[in-house]
Amino acid sequence: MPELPEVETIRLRLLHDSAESPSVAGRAIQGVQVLWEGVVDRPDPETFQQKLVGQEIVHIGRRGKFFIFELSEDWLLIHLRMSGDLLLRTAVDEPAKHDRLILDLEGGLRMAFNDTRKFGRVYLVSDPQEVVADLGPEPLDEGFSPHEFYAMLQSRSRLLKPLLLDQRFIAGLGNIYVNEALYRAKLHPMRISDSLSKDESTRLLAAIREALLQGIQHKGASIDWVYRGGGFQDYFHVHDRAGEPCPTCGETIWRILVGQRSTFYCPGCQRLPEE
DNA sequence: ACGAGCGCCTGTCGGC
DNA sequence: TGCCGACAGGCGCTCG
Repeated sequence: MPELPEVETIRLRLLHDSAESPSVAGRAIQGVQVLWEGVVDRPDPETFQQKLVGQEIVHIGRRGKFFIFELSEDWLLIHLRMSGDLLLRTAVDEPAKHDRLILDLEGGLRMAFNDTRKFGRVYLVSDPQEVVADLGPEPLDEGFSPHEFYAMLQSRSRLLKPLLLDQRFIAGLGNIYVNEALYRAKLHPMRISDSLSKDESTRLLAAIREALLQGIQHKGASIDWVYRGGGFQDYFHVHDRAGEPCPTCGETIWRILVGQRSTFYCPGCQRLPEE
């Protein structure tokens, strides 16, 4: 489940303390099962397992689409990529299909990294910057200003859609939220970044934040055959809605390919300026 | 500094 | 019914 709102939703769920779903924070890791070795990016799977056992989960943070588990000694970073999920189970459960990593925690709780497509990775490091140093700004960071965003857009000459998907430019956006943000900003996905006016740039940042916050509010999106509880898909304006009428102007929503990714937009609301 | 093409995986869906 | 291609919330690589 991979974009910022989905990662944030899972993070809050793992930290939230309730009767049916107790928090993982403050619990020691008592056992580690690497069910598919490819899931461990670093160090090697044996060292990963040995170093992890005995450490306590102090807190879970987030940077872009990465979970950042603060442990008593090291840092565990997790990226879900396309199909990953972090699930809480009880320790007596049998591993489920596509479970790649299982952490058995103090108190009979178990956290499973389930990932159908095997794209997801975990990293055990002494400094999170080893993994996330190149990420762009956090879009929801209040210190990230429209002025700064405008300067960033001006400094590049790229199509908006692939630029916003580039995690080194801005962190946390994926295909759904870029499609939704560009629609809300009324900007064509193939606009060139340094052609945006200051107003358009300010509108775009506001639209990015609006889409992300709506996503978080609805506990993420559940598209796909894997239902994960979120409801943002019911509030998509253009994503996955090719052929349907635009909620604003009634024109038919189009699907095109930009940078090899499905791109949904309204040809009425999101116009390219005349040549 | 760009975008295009492709690989990594498993699964679903629609067309024939 | 089966087969086959397109496609899926991501990202890293090479190439021109």
